[in-house]
Amino acid sequence: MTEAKAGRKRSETSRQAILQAAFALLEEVGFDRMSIEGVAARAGVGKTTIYRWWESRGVLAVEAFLTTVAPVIAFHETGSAREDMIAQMQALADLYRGPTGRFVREMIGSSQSDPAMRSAFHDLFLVPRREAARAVFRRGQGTGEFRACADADAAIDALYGPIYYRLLASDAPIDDGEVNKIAALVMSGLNAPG
Amino acid sequence: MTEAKAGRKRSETSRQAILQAAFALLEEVGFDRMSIEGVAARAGVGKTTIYRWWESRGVLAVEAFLTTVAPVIAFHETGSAREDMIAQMQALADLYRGPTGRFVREMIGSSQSDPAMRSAFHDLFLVPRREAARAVFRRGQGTGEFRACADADAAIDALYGPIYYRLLASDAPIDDGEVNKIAALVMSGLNAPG
Amino acid sequence: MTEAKAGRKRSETSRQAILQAAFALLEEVGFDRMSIEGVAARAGVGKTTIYRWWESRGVLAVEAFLTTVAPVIAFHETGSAREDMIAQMQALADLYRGPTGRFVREMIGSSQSDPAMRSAFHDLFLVPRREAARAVFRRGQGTGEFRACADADAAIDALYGPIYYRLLASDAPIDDGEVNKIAALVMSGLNAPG
Amino acid sequence: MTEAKAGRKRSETSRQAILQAAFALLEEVGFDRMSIEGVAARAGVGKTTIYRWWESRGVLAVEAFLTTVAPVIAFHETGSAREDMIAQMQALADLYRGPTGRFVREMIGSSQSDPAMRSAFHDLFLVPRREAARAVFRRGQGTGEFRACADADAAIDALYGPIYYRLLASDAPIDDGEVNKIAALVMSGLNAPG
DNA sequence: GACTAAGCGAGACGGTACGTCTTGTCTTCAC
DNA sequence: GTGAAGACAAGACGTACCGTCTCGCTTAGTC
Repeated sequence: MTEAKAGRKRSETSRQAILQAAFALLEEVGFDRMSIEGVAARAGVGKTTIYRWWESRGVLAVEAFLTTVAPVIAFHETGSAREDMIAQMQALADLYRGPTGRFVREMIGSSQSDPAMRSAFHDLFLVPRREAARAVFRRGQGTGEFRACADADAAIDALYGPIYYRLLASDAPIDDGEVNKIAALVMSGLNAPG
Repeated sequence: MTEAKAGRKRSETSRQAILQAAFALLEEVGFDRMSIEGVAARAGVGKTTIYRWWESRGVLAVEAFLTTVAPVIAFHETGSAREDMIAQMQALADLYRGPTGRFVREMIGSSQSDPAMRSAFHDLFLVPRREAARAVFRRGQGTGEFRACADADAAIDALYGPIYYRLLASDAPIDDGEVNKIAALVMSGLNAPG
Repeated sequence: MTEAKAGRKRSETSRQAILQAAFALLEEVGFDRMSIEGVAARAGVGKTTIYRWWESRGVLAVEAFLTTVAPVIAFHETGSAREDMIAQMQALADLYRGPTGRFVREMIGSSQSDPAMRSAFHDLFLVPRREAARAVFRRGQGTGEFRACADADAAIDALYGPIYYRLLASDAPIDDGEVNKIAALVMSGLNAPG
Repeated sequence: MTEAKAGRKRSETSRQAILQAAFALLEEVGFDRMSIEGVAARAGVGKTTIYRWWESRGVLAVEAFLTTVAPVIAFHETGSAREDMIAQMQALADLYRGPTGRFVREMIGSSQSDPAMRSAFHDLFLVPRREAARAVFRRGQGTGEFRACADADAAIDALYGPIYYRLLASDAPIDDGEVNKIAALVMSGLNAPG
């Protein structure tokens, strides 16, 4: 009601052009060399328009990434929470072995010096996935597949943390076998006692 | 035999001045704003000297970090491998809650766009620590504290991965309680069967 | 019609600051050590602004020189073209014995490796002066003081060439006596016969 | 007699290699971009050796130029001093229309900011030529072809100055016709009176 | 024949400046 | 009052040379 509204409206065309240009550069040269200058030139847009609407280069990149790489990981319920969880881990590892892995690495990497980017990536990308994982985990606790007393966050971190560690810092592979090993190991600690 | 030997020798004085200046900037302004220009000026050194001896800004930063923050985590053997391992995790988490945490975050973060930096950090910082962890783990397997059939890398990743994940991507804390929860969870899957 | 007109206008303030800084450096350290970096710093201006508007360091120097050392050599008509011409030569020689001489030497000297600078100095400094000389010469031909058939350019070069030669290459002086000798010599070949 | 003489002698091989490399660069990239570093590299010589024996880059260039472009202009005596003089001017103009012209332009040009270079070029290149011209002129005065009272330096400057002026500063040509015009003009003022 | 002294190549060093790129801001005109 | 265009101050980039300074080797004399 009380919003002032004089003047020209934000241009949807420009918004889209910017996001597409940003994603294109993200793909072609990586986040590190994706400059605002470059995005503006490629989108046929003034730099001001970018500065006006995005808090930082990093936030723009996150948004461009999310817009284009639709973050949907479809989820199959098989009845077994344990198996759903492993399937989800495999799907994630698989995704990260492809081009998305590079984006995620760059996003998390560059986030370390851009708090706004870190929040954006965390809230918009990581949290939803974690929620999905948490839901499966809770279901498993409900069905008795997982100990009721287990800490969901600790469990999820123990399962997923290694994937991110390998993505970001280690040269160890993240193939199906490795994921299985980790899952088996941790889940044997999560089993409801005999 | 055929070693080249002509020409002036590398200046140890300059080397040290550069590493110290780099570390000082790392502390004061962070890796992101640690410029080679700045290091050179502060060290009283020509930029060429830096470019001559370090492959990239990132590698310089890693070396500066390692030189100054002596990477020794003293290790106490208490008899129980399980308890030694938890103590090591606690020590690491504690270290990462302090200023070193910021360095490590920045190192891993910036590594994502600098492969040489990534190798340097991995080989010189992460690997030695992992070796120490692996040694304890093997000892535990020897004593029967941990299942003999467990995969050491999977186990270590399940224990340490969460710490790095929280450091880099999550807003969850890494306090003693959390570390304990993860350790307990994973180790209950590692226990030699009754 | 199709003139582009978007964007910020060129800053007159910066333009002036640059020219003044350039001239100051020209005076203080000479063209050879007048760096673009130095001009920018002194003018409180980004280097880009200089590169945007001046083709080369040399062209900037020429413009700075011309802007500051107003190129007006007032001309007195005494009735005798011959005497006006000699007066003009004396005035030029006198000017070149002072600080301006150093500028002109440096301009012509550095022009040899900067074609744009050469054109600029030629067109903006030398040509106007030559035009003035040519005008006097023609007047002298009109009044019968100089042979009608004489080639103006050859005559002017014979009169002025020696001054530049001495300025640039010789250690012979360019004082009133010498100028008079040259003028007398050449003009005796220019006299209208009988 | 009293010179100390222990130690190794100056290497003639290096001296020649340096002069040849310098001349080669002079030809290929011009004086402006002939660096001492480049000469040393091309000659397979340490920079120190160059700095030890040559006062400046400019002096080296002059010496390289003189060593290679043998400065001999053979002189024909035809009996007529006047004609010999014109022939000499034509020969010089002709020479300056070729590659030597570029060298001479660059030498005189760069001399403006290197007094040692200026002296070297003046003494070793210009003076000998001027002496030759002076000799012809004096002969002409002896034979009565030129006025006995004429000032040799003024006359020579009036004749040659224009050639250098055109070489260095003007866009007027220096062809046979132009040289003839100047010669005719000046010499008509030098004629012994009827 | 050993000693001493320079000359020499190589190449590291502290610097200065280069010309380019990007940052985030500011200004102008068009819509 | 948004948006494209683009100028602006700032400052880092990585490179090229500068002139100086070790190095260890070679080449002469001089003792």
